[in-house]
Amino acid sequence: MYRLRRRTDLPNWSDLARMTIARKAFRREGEDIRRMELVQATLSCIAQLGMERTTVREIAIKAGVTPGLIRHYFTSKDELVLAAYVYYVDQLSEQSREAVASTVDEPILRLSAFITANLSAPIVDRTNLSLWAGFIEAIRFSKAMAEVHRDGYMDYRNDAETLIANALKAKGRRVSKSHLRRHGIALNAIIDGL
Amino acid sequence: MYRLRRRTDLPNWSDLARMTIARKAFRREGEDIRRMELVQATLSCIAQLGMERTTVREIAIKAGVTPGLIRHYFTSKDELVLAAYVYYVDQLSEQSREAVASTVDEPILRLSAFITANLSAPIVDRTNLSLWAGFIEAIRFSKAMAEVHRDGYMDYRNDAETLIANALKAKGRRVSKSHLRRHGIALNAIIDGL
DNA sequence: GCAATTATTATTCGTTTGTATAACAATTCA
DNA sequence: TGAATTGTTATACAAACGAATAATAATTGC
Repeated sequence: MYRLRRRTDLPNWSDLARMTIARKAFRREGEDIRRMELVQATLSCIAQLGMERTTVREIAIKAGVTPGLIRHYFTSKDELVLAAYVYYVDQLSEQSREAVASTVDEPILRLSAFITANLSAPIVDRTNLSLWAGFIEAIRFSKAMAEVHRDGYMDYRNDAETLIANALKAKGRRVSKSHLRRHGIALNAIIDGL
Repeated sequence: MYRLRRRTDLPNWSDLARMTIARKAFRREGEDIRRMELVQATLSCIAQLGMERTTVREIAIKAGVTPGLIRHYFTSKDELVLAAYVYYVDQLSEQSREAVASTVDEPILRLSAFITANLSAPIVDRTNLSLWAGFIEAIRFSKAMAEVHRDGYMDYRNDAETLIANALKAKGRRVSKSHLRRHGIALNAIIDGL
């Protein structure tokens, strides 16, 4: 609780000048922690409410802070949404690579693990599908987001191509680079479709 | 041009009371035509600007009318967007069926025509992809739009299943209903992915 | 333990949004 | 031809939005 002090805030009735008004309690966090909290609150909002209803105020509520704080860490809402998208893409590719890395070192099993991981939880679940739906339109209208998307897609395809190449090699088959590229694109298309 | 008359609008200076202000010229259209114009302007906006920036005012500009008119034909913006989505879905399925119907009556060629049509223009082009991206999130938050989407998807899958069944029959192969259903779903997934 | 710094809350601002209402004008019908 | 109807424009409005600024309090460094 704190006492009203500012002159401009004083109501006309002098009695009210003594009124106390609750001020939000808060904890002070390190910069990295706060930024991460805000990013995750943003993702949570987009997944739950959709991009259109993801407002600065809503994100602040979800993060347990006041809207003004967001501007202290991000110069605009667009920048926050971009940071959230970067985090989302990184998380997906990290999970995909983890799934492969935690599989025994055998080319075909690894390719299989890659495909399975990209078709099941946690990569494909309600939340991530909602996020995908929320972001997909924004990518069209933001150069920065389109770039992040493109980079993520290329990394993804490269991973797929490497795994396919190793699997084919293990089977004793040789394959040209252009074939590999086509296989990578096809695999991605099928996984995306499902 | 018309003369200012309303008292509340009169500026303080009496001279201005004689000022003439341009009033937008307009043509009177039949109800069906206007509704269609508004629906198409809405689709045009969503494709060009995305769902988020598709405002009542922007739609009105695109349709060459004033925002108020929209409320004369649709009780809310949501209703207009829903009508636009219905039109969009109908158009897609109509084009798909046309492509099949205009092919010689041979089961395998027809299935082939169906697949080709759903992977190339005019069903798959920039505009329709943009519309798809714009609508996909709205479907999650509108019961009515989700229903339209579900119905459209079921019609689409039924068409696919019928074509697949005929193609298999022509090859002299029998197939169970559940297999057919699975084939229909798989075909849809692959087409969507590509 | 006090002054400076800055993370955080509180408040304000100008704009845009969807919608409601009022004014106007083209058409219809007697 | 003129009064009623209604399609259309013009205006108004309250709420919500992103952003900016002001006030406050926790932390830091001396």
